[in-house]
Amino acid sequence: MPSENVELRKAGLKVTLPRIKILQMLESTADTAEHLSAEDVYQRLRDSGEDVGLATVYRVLTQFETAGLVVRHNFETGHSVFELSSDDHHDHMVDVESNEVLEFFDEIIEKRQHEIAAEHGYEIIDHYLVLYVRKKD
Amino acid sequence: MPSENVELRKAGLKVTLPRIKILQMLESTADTAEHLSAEDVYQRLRDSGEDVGLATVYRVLTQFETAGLVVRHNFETGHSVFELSSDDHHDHMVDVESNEVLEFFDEIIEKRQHEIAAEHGYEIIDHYLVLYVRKKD
DNA sequence: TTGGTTGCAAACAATTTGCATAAAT
DNA sequence: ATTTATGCAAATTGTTTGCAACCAA
Repeated sequence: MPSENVELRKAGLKVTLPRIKILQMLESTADTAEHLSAEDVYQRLRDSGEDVGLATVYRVLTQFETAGLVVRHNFETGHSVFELSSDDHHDHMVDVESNEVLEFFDEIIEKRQHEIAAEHGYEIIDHYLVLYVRKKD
Repeated sequence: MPSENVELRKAGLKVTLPRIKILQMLESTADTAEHLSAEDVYQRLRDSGEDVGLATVYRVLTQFETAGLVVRHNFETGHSVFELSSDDHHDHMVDVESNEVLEFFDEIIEKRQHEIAAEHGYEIIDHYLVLYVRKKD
């Protein structure tokens, strides 16, 4: 039995074709750091012959988010994008011209964040860093 | 003549009542780290007896953004929030228990961000960093 | 006067929801 | 058989636009 099914069961969701397909779609882009919108997922599924509704894609992605399976980002693009949640943390760089999303991780920044919080008597629970960038000419 | 009028003139915008009121509204919240949505601005203006349209608020805020008077953020919730642009940049630290917002600025992080972008062939247009924190005990 | 500006209503885009049908357990 | 999920269409939310009336220069 494919591992997707286990993930779904653990999340308390019935194992249905749309959910499996959507999960696979996200997994297939996990390595390329490609961030898909609901519309993207919908189009790609239809292109590969699946008969799903856009509403279902939205519903399922939201359920996945609630279950902690995916993370939803609301970058400055006007629509949400989704990525499979992974345990290794990273930040994002958004190319405002192409809407491409790159991931990065920087020790120095991570360390400074903790130092800054500590200086104010706080500890960091979570953080969110996005760089909006443009190709240098 | 109030200074708002000069700002508007410089931006090539006629000095009208809605524009003055909206600008004042933003100025009144400039010291607190409060970010207002278009709807917020609209409601507050109506509450203080002004007869403006929501569409006007959107239009004026967009004009202010184009003129560089305000900055529009599209984070978290899916609706935009606006703040007067100030020349001194800062990031935010949110106390998740009290919901308090602190502002901070860190040279080291700023510098690293530019280096990271440059390493990938990009230049930074904007960035967004929020630390979610809790009081250390 | 006259061209920019407004408020309203209608148009839009992204996302959500109601409901009758269909599929999973 | 029962419960949950689906697809569709209609509803909602946040935002933009067309237009006739209006106001600052």
